[in-house]
Amino acid sequence: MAPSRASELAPILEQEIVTGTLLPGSRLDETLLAERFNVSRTPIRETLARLAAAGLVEIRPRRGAIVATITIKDLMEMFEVMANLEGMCARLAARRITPEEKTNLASAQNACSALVGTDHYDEYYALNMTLHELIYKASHNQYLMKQTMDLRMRLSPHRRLQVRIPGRLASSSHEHAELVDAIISGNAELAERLTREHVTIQGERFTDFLSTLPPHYLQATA
Amino acid sequence: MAPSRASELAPILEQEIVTGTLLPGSRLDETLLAERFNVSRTPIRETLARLAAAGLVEIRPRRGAIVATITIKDLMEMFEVMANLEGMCARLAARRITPEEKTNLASAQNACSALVGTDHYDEYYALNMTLHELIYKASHNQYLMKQTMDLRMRLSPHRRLQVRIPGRLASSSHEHAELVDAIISGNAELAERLTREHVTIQGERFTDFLSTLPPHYLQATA
DNA sequence: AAAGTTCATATTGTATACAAGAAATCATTT
DNA sequence: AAATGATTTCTTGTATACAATATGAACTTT
Repeated sequence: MAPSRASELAPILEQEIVTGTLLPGSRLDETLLAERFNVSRTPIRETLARLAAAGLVEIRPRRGAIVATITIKDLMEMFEVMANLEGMCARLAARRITPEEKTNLASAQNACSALVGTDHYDEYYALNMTLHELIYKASHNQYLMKQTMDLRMRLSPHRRLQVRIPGRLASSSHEHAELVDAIISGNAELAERLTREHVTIQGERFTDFLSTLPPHYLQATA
Repeated sequence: MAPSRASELAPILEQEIVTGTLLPGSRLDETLLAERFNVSRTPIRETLARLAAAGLVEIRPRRGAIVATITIKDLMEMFEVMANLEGMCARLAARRITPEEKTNLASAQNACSALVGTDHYDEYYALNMTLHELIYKASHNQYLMKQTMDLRMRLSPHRRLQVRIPGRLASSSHEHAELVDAIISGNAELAERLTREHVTIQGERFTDFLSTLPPHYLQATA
């Protein structure tokens, strides 16, 4: 296809937002971006509109665009949905996974667990991502896969808020092992339950509590 | 806020796509749209970009925009996710619904069942929608609610394809009654399971559904 | 000196002009 | 007459110019 400049720019900005190079709340000046990419403001505006629709950018009428900010409440809600989507992936994967996919999943799991006890956190994170994506794929529902990965992307700018709990890596790996077993053995209900528990932060009860709080308790995160 | 023309136009086109005034595959000529709304092509392009990001419009590089077409595979996958999202709404609603919301839900259910046996199909459809939205709201997860309603909107251009099976209205109403009971009595697991079964198109209904599809749904994935 | 108002500046939103690529038409050839 | 190729026309993609609104600074007023 003939790639327009706007469609080339979107992934670049998206990446910078997702990786945290551009922090939530940063102003996205159209003129500056236009100069930086050596294009006019027109494709920049199209790009920003796309990112806004994806939820990564916030466009305030007549007041310019900023990297999307989020409240704690939003974040909790999105994690809750994330747990459910990943749970659905796991459940469907348990029922639909092919023999070849089983092999790939098992080896990804082995590679992951081999890193437990080491200090290769970044590598573990990457492998962890691969493992999860293999599960998404094994659901054999491309729409579901896309939605799940989109939400993951949208959450990623805020992941640094997550606490690094000591020993979390080891227990996470153990949970993965259980989950992979459940999927490979075709236990759909168990796979779903394990995933929900695995992804959910501090238990759903905490979200229950938050959801009952008046809005003004939870203002925007810087 | 000071509404830009583009942000005014998006809902209009969205509505026409959702209601089927603009059918899937229809070309969306920028110049024609610009003349129709008495604006230049610039805001039209922004509008189309937004709708494309929402999945309602398909922009083919250098070849213009059309109302999004969908394959049967896409449709099945989206319905599968829809069943899961609504199931999640029901589960959370069962745990978080307030007394006031219980009252509203019960009366909506009564209004709905009162129409069974009559020929007020459109009215039933509207009330049915209200009932479902009340459940979404009772989940007390606004992000989930938005995602669910977005997907519903995206599916709606294709909803008229659904079969009008004789007696379906009555059995649908019975399922609603069970579901509402489950939510009001706080049975989260049951509410989720009932909803999944309610939304999922399965068995003979699915075959009926397939048989009504126009040929263009059967094309290979674009 | 502080607060409010007014004016200047900068940035967004829209229109128009121009460039590049795709589709359609017409002519030419077999 | 059919098919292929070139030319023309139309549509999209980008740039630039202009209009409208918000932000910030300076000045006046109390």
